[in-house]
Amino acid sequence: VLSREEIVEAVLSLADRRGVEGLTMRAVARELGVGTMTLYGYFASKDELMDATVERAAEGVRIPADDGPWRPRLRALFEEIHRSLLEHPSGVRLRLERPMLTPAALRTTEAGLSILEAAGFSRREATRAWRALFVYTFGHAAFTPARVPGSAEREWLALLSGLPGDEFPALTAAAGEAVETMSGEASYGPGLDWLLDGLEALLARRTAAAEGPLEAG
Amino acid sequence: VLSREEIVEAVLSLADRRGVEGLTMRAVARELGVGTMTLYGYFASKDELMDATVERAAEGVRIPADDGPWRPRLRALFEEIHRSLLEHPSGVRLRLERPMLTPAALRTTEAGLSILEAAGFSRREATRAWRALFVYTFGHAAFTPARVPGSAEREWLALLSGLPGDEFPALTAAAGEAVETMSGEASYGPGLDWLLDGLEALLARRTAAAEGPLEAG
DNA sequence: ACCTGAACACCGTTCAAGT
DNA sequence: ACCTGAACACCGTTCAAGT
Repeated sequence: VLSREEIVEAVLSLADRRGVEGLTMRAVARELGVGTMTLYGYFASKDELMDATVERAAEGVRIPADDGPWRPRLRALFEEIHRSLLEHPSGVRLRLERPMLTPAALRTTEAGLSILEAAGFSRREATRAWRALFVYTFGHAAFTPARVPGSAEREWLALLSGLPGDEFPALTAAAGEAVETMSGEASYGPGLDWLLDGLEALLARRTAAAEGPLEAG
Repeated sequence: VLSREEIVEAVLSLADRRGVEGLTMRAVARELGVGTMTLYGYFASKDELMDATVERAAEGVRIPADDGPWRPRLRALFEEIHRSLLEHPSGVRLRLERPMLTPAALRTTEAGLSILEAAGFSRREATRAWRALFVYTFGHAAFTPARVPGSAEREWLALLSGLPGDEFPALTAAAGEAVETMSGEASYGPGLDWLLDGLEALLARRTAAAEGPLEAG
């Protein structure tokens, strides 16, 4: 009557409702109405169950169609990864330090590398570009405070505005914008575009050098 | 005979040697040769002790001198933050989701915002730029696998090279570069430069518009 | 004032036992 | 074959008691 799928689904639902701290084997079992030890008949350990859950969430990332210029394609791919991370915020925590080298997670890597190499980046440049975009996107999700109904934001604003103005002139003046940027999701796009600007400039430099090698020397 | 300083020092040393998983109140007390409950005479909770430790580590970030052009200054500041995060890798984990709004941590924010505003960015642009650079830098540290003596890397290489080539053509071809980029520290610099490229382009666009408004229209 | 062992309510997991 | 309660070795922290 029970299955790995069903257990993973329960973990996802529990994670979205209660966050990653509430993710205990006892809580998952209670959610399903079974004994705690039943779970160990389907997964060897909690780590294995969490990996399966992250893998399940990674399957929800839709790979954009492979036509059109590289920049909007890459942008769409990362906006989609970003959206998927917002959908299951706890998932980010489960991917820290240990790389997820599973098919669903690697689908996005394959898509990204293929876009970058088709655009003309070398293999080394493509992997570094992927890494930069990945780290920025996952870092943004990991370092965005958990959903709070605004009371925390008022606290931060009070704290920042209340700093000694002679020691923190820029920060006290920008307190409002800082809190907004820290907690809002509007802050993802700009950084993504700046990274893409840098990649585009790298490509433009190489194209210019290839077309006019004498000028490049 | 004991002090908050001494306890924090013990946590830092324990974290560097054993990682963040080994950071238990019992282990910290054993390290100091005192009873576990003694620690609660100096810190109200484990969270408070961990915050104090992160604050202590943040004090180790040296703010670069405030002269010279904005880009190398900002670059030096983030290279220094990056270095400090490598020095105490566990610290990154302790800063997840909960922002550290303490004097030592905010010193770096103040320095960054002041560089950006002096360069000519608006307050909103400056906070977004700071956020992007912060998220990239901390994300890089958080998503770099813990120090492993190379055996893990060989495992990853085998795993990536062994993927089905028809489904993962770009990834299997770039397996070597991917593993290198994933585990090496050489991957921090390029992303930082791409972000700075984007910021520089933004500034250049505005300067051009201000100097020749007719051409910008 | 400063320190601390025992105890409580948790946790992941092993083991032996149920059907 | 599938499920599970009891028990073990942990955790952070409360409490009452030591000096």
